[in-house]
Amino acid sequence: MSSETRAATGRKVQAEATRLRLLESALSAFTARPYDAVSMSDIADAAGTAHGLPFHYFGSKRGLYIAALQSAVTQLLESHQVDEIGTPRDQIKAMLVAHFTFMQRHDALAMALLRGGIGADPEAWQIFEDSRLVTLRWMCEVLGLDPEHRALMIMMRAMAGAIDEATVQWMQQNRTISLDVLVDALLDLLVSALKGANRLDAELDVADAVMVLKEA
Amino acid sequence: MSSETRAATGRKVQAEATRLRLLESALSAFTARPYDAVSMSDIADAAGTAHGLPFHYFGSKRGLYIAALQSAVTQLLESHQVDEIGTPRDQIKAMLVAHFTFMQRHDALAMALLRGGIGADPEAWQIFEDSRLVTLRWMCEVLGLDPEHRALMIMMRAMAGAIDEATVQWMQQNRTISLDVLVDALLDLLVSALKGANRLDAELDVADAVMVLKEA
Amino acid sequence: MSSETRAATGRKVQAEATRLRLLESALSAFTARPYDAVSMSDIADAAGTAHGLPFHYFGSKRGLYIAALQSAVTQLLESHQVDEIGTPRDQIKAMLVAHFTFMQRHDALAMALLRGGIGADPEAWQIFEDSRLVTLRWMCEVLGLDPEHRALMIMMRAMAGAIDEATVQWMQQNRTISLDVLVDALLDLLVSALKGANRLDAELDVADAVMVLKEA
Amino acid sequence: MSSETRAATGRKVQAEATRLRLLESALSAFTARPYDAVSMSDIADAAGTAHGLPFHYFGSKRGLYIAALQSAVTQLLESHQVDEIGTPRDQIKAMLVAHFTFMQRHDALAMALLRGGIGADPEAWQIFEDSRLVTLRWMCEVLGLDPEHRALMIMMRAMAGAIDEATVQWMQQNRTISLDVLVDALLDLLVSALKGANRLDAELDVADAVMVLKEA
DNA sequence: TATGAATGAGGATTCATTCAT
DNA sequence: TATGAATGAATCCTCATTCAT
Repeated sequence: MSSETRAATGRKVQAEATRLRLLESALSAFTARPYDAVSMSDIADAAGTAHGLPFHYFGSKRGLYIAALQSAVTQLLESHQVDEIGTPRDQIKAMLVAHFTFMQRHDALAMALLRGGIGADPEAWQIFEDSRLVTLRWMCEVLGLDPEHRALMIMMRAMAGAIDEATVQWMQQNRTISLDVLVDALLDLLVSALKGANRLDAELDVADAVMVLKEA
Repeated sequence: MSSETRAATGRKVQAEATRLRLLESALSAFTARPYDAVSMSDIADAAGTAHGLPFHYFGSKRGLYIAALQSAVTQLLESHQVDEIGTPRDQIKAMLVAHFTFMQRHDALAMALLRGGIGADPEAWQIFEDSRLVTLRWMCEVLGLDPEHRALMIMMRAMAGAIDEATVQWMQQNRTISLDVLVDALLDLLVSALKGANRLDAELDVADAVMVLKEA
Repeated sequence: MSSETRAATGRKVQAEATRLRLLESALSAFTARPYDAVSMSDIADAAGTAHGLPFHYFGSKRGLYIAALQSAVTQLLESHQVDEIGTPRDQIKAMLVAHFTFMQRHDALAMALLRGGIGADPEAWQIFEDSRLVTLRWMCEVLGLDPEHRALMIMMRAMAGAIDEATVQWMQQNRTISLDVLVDALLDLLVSALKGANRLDAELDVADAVMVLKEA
Repeated sequence: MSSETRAATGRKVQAEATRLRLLESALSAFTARPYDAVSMSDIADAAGTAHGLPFHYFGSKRGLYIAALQSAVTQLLESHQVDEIGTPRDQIKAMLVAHFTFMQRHDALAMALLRGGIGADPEAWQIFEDSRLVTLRWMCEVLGLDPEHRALMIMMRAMAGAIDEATVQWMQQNRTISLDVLVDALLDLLVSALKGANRLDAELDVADAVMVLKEA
């Protein structure tokens, strides 16, 4: 490798690091305060760059905002990855535990995501919604259910809302409640939700899914 | 009544009407766009008044914002009022139906409230949270449960999240799902939530509440 | 007139005066420097107002620019007004003398208008073009010619170019040349231009116009 | 020639080509939009180079601007070169035809030059003025007249203005008018202009020049 | 009570320019 | 010669707020 190439590589690496620093500063700022209360200068200052640099990389305030949101959502989804071994119940339980753990570890981000505080505008909301959908679809798949089914979807969404609120409360109660038991309770709630879906549409067969969700 | 008094009265009535018009315009604007994207001029224009008038009545942009939010929340809580006759199950069911109906009738407001879009800052969020608490406490009271209990609260909050999400989905599916059946499904979910609370804290006695929630 | 009405009138008068001051400052700035070299703050400062006021009145920098240009062009056209007595030659001569005199009296504006320096963008240029057209059409009318005729128009435009350049040179030579004689020379040029138009299109009859332009 | 030398030569050729590409992009941009509306990045992008390169070659935005303007004016003047055979009338006619033809072939440039749109600042304007002076002096020389004479100069400038406007109109009318006849008409105008110069200053002898301009 | 002129702070954005590589 | 990351000054524009009338 010539010294020129190495040098060029060094610059690119440096640049990428700067870009990441901006992204982190932005995420931190946007989770702490509403969009309009965050100024680009705040972010640049926090990242230790000139005011103009975020524009160089992200084009506009909005571009940076969306990029930061995307990165946060990506991190969340990655945290959901669990081993594909074990029963469906085990897999979902593992995912929920990972979810709670991730949220606890990034609480400012968590509160912003869970309360929609980060998503004042439609595009941002959509990004968040998409990530929720990914998770819901994964759950359906694990349970052998059709994620496009309307009655199922409304109850699964209700479950997502329940999980989010439980997360917020659990965090606010400083984890005084056992995560393991809480997740078990939520799995029971899920069983009820599936039965409710069947109630909304008798043709929807949830028997198998309910069965695999039962505790051993 | 002298003509002077009558005139003065007329002015007061006129003034109150103007104030209300401002409040409505504000609510409409704040539910449609985030706080900072709404200008006082927008609101004044929409209400057909001079730019200075909202300041006369509400002191500041924030004052108007809080007033508008309060008024929205008040309307929502008033819609929850139901007859105190019938079983607890009937009362809660009636409240939920009223809730869904109110939301459907004010959909911009509903989406804003349910998604927290209206509440970018802590004080605003608090107002919304308070209204939720009022509803949850009323439910606990009807069910003969202690609303201060932590394990109960976390599951009741989870239920609130479930209801909110179900509301959004139901509205987005254009009420193709029977409201009556949906509310029944949510009541079943509530039963599960109470059992979950008992799981989180074995000392919490939910047997009576579960009993009265069972369908006839 | 009630004191209230008088007061309100006073404010409106005051406001109109402020608006005019802004317009004058703008015209002065835009004629002295190119568009982008003029800042709104410059103009506001020169007019002795806050930076935000020009936006209140004219919406944007461009709005102010166009308004200023319009006002300049209007002044120029008003200066062209001459008595409708005398022969066509006398009328046109009077207009040209008025034109030169106006230009001499507003030399910064004149140089900007004549050199197109004021009109960097199409809309601005159009405004200037329109004013030229008004003048050319008036000349055609006085001479009994059809201003829509293409061959005539090209030569009349050429005359307009000649007059503009002559104006610039005359001003730069500090009027050492007799205005009266210069205008006579330009009228002779106009006669040639009309004959040239006839050359371009033999069907165009310029005999009468040429006759009335001859000196007594 | 060593391969090293050849390589170096190749690089120089390459470099010169890049420089030219930048100059062309610049000319194209500056004729299409006003100075401040053109960014160095635009030009670099259009030329397919890095943003820093124009600075390497031309030092500053202004340097590039002046260089581009110079190159345009040089092209125009080169197009005016005509054979020095034939009568003065023939030579001037040939030059004018070449002028119109050049303009027609580079219409964006033409409009910018003719309308002064390219020359927002004094130095730029001077470059353009110089090129006009060169042409006017050449005409005086061909006609055996003294280009420093003030009365003559004002009328020659008027002619230049007439020619420019005629050019613009001719181009806008899509050359529906015969170029040959138009140039003849302008030559007649030139005769009138010379007579007018004599009118402004009786001591100026234009008889010979007028004679050679008459058509055979 | 109601108007709207006037203020001025605040912030997004652009862009010429530099320079390490 | 060529790149493009980084800088930071400059400026348009918005808007809450005040206040004379």
